Amino acid sequence: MKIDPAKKADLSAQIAQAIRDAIVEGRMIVDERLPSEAELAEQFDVSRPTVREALKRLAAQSLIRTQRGAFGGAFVNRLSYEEAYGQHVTTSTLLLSMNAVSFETACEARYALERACAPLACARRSADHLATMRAEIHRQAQPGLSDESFCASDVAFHRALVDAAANPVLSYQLAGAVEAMQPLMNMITFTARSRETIESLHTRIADALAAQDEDAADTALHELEAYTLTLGRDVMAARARKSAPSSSV
Amino acid sequence: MKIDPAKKADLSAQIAQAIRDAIVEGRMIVDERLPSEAELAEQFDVSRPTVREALKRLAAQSLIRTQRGAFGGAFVNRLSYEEAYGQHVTTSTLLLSMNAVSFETACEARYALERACAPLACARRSADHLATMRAEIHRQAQPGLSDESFCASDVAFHRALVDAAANPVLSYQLAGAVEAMQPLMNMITFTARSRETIESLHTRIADALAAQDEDAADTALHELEAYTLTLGRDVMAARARKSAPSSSV
DNA sequence: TACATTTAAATGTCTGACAATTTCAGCGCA
DNA sequence: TGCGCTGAAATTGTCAGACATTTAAATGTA
Repeated sequence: MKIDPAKKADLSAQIAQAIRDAIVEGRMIVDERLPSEAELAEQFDVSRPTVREALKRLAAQSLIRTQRGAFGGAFVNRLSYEEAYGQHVTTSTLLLSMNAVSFETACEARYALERACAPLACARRSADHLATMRAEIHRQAQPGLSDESFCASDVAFHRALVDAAANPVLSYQLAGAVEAMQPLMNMITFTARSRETIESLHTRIADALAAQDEDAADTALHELEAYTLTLGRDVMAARARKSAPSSSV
Repeated sequence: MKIDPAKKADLSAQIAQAIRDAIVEGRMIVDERLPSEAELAEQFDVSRPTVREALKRLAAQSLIRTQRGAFGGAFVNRLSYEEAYGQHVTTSTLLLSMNAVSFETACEARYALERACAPLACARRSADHLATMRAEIHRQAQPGLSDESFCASDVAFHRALVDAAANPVLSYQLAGAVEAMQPLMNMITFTARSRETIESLHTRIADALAAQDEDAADTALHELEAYTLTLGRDVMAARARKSAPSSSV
C-alpha cells in the first residue's frame, strides 16, 4: 500500500486510491484503524494536509470514519445500508436531473424494476408491509393533500412494495431508483380525477399482494405504468404549448 | 448558501454539505464555476485548507471537478453514467462484502432484476448486443479459461443482456448489481460439467432474445438462477465441511 | 498576422503552530 | 482498598503564511 508512483494525478487522489484499494481488496478489515495522519504523511512522504485531503475523500464515500482524541484516528467503516442508500439516491437523482433523462425512460425503468420484485413481495409480504401500503393509500385519498405530499406518499407506498420482497439487496437497488424519480414525478400536477385512478390502482396492487396473486400484481403495475406515462406526457405537452404558443397557432 | 451554523460537525463537512445542497437543488448548474478557494474561505470565514477539504469531499463524489491555472477553479460536474456507474459498483461491492449478504439473497436480487429487463431486451435487442452475447458464449466454451476469466465473461454476457433493454437508467442500476456480485461468483469453482450447463443456458437466453420470445427468456433465466444457486450452495457446503470436519464425523 | 514571452490567477503542496477532544495513568483522599 | 479527580499524551481539527506549478490571457515582437 505504500506504493505511490509519481503519476500525473494529485497526490491526495493517489493516496486516497491506494487506501481505497486496500479496503476494497480486503487488505484492511472493518473497524481496523489506519495509521495516524502524521504516520501516513511519513509513509507516503507528503505533508499532513495532503494526507487529510485524501482521508476526506474517503470519508465522503463513507469508506472511513474519524474519531478525535487519544486512541482516535481513522477507521475502516462498515458501510451500512442506510449510508449506501443515501449515496445511491443522491447519485441517481443527480444523474437523472443532469442528463436529461426522459420521463418515459425513467418511468419504464422504475416499473420494470418494481415488477421484478412483485412476485417475491407476493410470496413474502408481511402484515406490516400491507398495513403501510393501506395507510399510504388512505393518506393519498385525503382532499387537502399537496402534490408534493401526494408524491411523497406515493414513494412510501412503492417503497413498502419493494421492502415486502424481503431482499435487502433488492431494496437497496430499487428504493434508490424509486426515490430518485420523485423530482420528476413532482412536476406532475395531480388532479382529483387522476388521484382517484392512482388510488384505485394502488388498492388493486395491495389486494393482489394480500391475495398473493402474482398475475394481478403484474397487471396492476403495468396499468399504473401506462397511466403514469399518460399523466407525464400530458404535463410535458402542456408545458411545450405554454413555452412555444406560436407554433401551435 | 453562505449559511454556516455553528453545529457540532466538522467545518469542512458543513461546507461540503452546503455546496452539495446548492448543486442538488439546482441553485448551481452544470459547468458553473464555484468561487475560488480563497473567496470561499472568506465567504465561510474559514481557512483555505478547510475549504479544500470540503472541495475534496465533493470531488470524491464527482460533484465537482477542478482545473488548475488561470481561469481554472472548481466547476459543477455533469455526472456521467460512467462515473455514476463506477461509484455504484464500488459501493455495492463493499456493501455485499461487508454485510455478510448471503449468496442466496444476492443471487435472487440479481436474477429478479435481470428478468425485469428481459422483456424490454426481447423487444429492442440490436444485432450488436446479440453478437456480444454470442461472442461471450463462445469464449466461455474455451477449455483453458480460468475461473476468473469465466466469471468476467459471464458478467460481460449479462451486461449485454441488460444493455439490450436500451434503457440507460436500467443499465446503470442493474449493471452495478451484476458486477458487484462478481467477487461472490468468483468463489465458485466451475467444473467442465457446470460450464457446459451454463453455456447451454446462455445459448437459450441468446436464442430467446433473437426470437423475441419473452417467455423462453424468462424460463431460461429462472433455470439459470436455480442452477447458479445450486453451484453456490455446493461450494458453501464444501467450505463448511472443510472448516469444521469434526462435526461431520 | 503569427509567434514567443510575460503575467496573473488559480490550484497543489509544504511548514509550523495552536485548539479541541478523548483516553488513560497516576495521584490524592477517604 | 477503592474511588474520583487531574493532568499528560495522542490525535484530529483548524489556522496562517508561504512557495511551487499550471494554465490561459495579455502583451510584445518580427
